[in-house]
Amino acid sequence: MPKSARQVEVMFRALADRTRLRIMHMLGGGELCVCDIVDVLKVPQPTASRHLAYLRRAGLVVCRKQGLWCYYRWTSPKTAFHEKLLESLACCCQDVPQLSRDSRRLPTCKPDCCR
Amino acid sequence: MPKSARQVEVMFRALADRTRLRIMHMLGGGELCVCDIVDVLKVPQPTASRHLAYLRRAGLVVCRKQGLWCYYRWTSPKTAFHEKLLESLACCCQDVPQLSRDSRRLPTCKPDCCR
DNA sequence: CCATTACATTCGCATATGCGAATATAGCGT
DNA sequence: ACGCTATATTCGCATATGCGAATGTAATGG
Repeated sequence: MPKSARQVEVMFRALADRTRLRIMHMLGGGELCVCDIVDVLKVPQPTASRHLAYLRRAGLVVCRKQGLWCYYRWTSPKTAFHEKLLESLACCCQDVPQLSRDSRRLPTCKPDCCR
Repeated sequence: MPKSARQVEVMFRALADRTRLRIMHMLGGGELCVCDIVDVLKVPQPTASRHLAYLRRAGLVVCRKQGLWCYYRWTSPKTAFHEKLLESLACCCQDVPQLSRDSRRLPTCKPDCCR
């Protein structure tokens, strides 16, 4: 079975957790460093790092080290599936109020965020 | 937290399993009875029923009893998220060859299925 | 070199999940 | 009533997963 086949399952599984869903939704507005994520989620830093590692292994995010900080952002999708998945993420905040609240606490939050 | 919030996680989790992903993809072509699903997946009937129950609880499928048979089909989406999720499902067969193979074994398979 | 800051990983434990096997239910035909 | 077929549920077990706590690493500044 091809690697991309496993990838579909892994991506769905990665989004099947509240904390990771929140992180992914936050990153929809642009890249963020781990400490921003920790501040908004109000979870222990190791917890955030663990979930970020999970998302990294799933191929959903990449990170860019700059000095002491590590900036995470969405991986740019290479498959139609990945692209649709990100689109579905953008709709989530209509159903999960917590996601909109997270976004509004972000420095990168724009007025049109979450409609 | 609203019921719909939980629903997002539950739907992602429901698709994070190979067997359930295969069932959902098969149902994309129209309703099927459990025995059709068992035949194509080549898994024990209780396994198929268990995963169908999981998909039912997640709100992704509904069933219609007709005599001895039980026909399953996609729940018609009531949220934008649900709709996008189904669209992402339709793309999966490009990445997971097994999904296309499943579809071709179906009585409901159309020539344009999976492109 | 040492302290601090930002982040990552490991460990132990509780819970969730998937599976095979066995059993139960439910609707037909005779 | 009886048996057959289609489907559902339960049980026991192995594995996966999430979490908090502790520890490790890496880059920067003094």
